[in-house]
Amino acid sequence: MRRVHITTDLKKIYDKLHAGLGPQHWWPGETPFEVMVGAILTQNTNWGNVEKAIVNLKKSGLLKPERLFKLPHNRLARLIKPAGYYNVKARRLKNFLRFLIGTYGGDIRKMAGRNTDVLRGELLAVNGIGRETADSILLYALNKPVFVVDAYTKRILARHKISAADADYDLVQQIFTRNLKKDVKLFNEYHALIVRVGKEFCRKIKPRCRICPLQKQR
DNA sequence: GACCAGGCACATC
DNA sequence: GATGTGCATGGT
Repeated sequence: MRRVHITTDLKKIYDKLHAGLGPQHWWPGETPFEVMVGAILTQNTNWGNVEKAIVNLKKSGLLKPERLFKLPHNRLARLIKPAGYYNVKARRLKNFLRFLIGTYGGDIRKMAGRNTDVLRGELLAVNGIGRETADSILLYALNKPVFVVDAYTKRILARHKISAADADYDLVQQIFTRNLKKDVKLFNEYHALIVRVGKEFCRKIKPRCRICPLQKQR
């Protein structure tokens, strides 16, 4: 498929989603730091469960880099328990905090000032932060124009025959970034809409749904 | 009771 | 490089 068609298709999908569902106001989090924590906690986990964990951290007044980092593993694990994988995630949070504090003194504005590609490499070097988590942090916490890919995104492109079903993360990401304007607002909204529609329609109503903007109607 | 959710690292081949 | 597995909760 030629580039111009992909661009057109991607725009069509976006317009349809946006017209049907409206702006999603992502990421649901009050501060960039909260977004970062949420990005790690939501790995393979329902967002509702993550919210419970974040509420626990907030109520304890621990949603700050230094305080969270100082917390003993068992206490941290107990607080984030609702988010599942709590031992793994406690370790991953600590790894991230060690990086944030060690490299940027816990200063997120300082972190945001770093070159995006360099920063992405630094994040990926943290054990427990993979591509989706790194890109979520870059886009939703730091407002960098990075497209976030997830399982839904792959399914959508596959369904529209834009990419193969088993296309890997980097390829899918490139399809978006090379065919759309590198725009933070657009990337933000697009990924959020994909998640929203994936949740609400893709599984429940199948195989054909007239509301579902993901069904290619030609 | 099965299945799923906004992944990731690690072991093994 | 590809494939399989552990990690765990709470909602449907």
